Amino acid sequence: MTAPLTRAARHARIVELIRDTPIHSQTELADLLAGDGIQVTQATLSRDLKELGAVTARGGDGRGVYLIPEDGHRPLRDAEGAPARLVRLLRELLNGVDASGNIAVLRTPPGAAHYLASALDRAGLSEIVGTIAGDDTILVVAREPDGGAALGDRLAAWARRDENVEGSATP
Amino acid sequence: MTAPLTRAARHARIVELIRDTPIHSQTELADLLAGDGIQVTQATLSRDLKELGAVTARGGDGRGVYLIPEDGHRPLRDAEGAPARLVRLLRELLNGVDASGNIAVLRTPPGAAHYLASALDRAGLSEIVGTIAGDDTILVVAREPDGGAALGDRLAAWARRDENVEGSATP
DNA sequence: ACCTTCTCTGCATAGTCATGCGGAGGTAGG
DNA sequence: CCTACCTCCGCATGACTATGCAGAGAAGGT
Repeated sequence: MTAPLTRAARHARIVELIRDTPIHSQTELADLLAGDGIQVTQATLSRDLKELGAVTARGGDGRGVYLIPEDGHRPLRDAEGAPARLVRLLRELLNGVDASGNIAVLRTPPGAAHYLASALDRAGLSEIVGTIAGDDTILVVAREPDGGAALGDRLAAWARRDENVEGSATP
Repeated sequence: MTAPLTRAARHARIVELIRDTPIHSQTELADLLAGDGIQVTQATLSRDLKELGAVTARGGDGRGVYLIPEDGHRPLRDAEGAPARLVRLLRELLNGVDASGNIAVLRTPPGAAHYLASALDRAGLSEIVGTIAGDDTILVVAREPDGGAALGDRLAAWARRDENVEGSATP
């Protein structure tokens, strides 16, 4: 970190501002930050907002409003499941994979965790005992005591390829 | 409605596509629709997405992904309340007001209802017994049996002016 | 101390989205 | 039938956002 204090402080301030004030553009946000003595360009804010997982809601006033998802907010809900669809979703929403013991930890864009977790549940994979989704993190419980890493790898592999859609649940 | 069938069908198809496939741009969506025999321009899709209340999530893959909030999804949660903040939020998020009996019905941009409702709850207005928020609609229960309209008018007035921040709860 | 490597940021620009304007088509009233 | 009015849409353009590139500064290894 080049500017440990500045950067963290800026992010905190951005979150605060977005919560307290409806922000419509990154330029507007830059102006507000400048009022706090924090001088950054729009390009940096674009990166900051991506990192913070800001969401743009299209409102009635015309322009979008930035919002920051916080805890268990899923902007989407599932309807029906299909393994092909799961692969598509994995390819787009799976940001990272880690594992420990029988747990695979999946990272998603903020707010998309429930969405992906729901797709995982409905895919009916026998290796998956269950899932718990936060905002941008999914804990996937594998059936085998040591199966977290393997499961994570498998999902990551699906996320990489655009074929190889196995029928659901082949133990 | 000039094209009652076409337009409604297009909207339905758009929602379907956004749920099943991660869409990154309106142009991409236009291509997919074209595959279904629906030919529209990006401009029309911009209007459609606004109307459908689509939300853009900034993900890890770089570009944003369109999502459509469905039922009780609030992209934000409240932290602390201040009446000045309530007024700001009303100004930006209050799309419309209606009333019936002791109920005031507020309309917000899709997905913002819980956000605004939470702010209303925390504002501690004595006239408000409670709120129930859906996706883009808030039912505010007024204390008086006939107070819905008055409450709605008051909130609408706050949404229009940028001052007049009364201290919380002045019965 | 120097070099390597990493993260972070600004600049400039490509990519994407929103919107004023005008036209097409439909409906209601005269 | 004709006119007035409405909604919807495409076109063109302005507004906004994302990103490749390069430079600055810090951390760690030799």
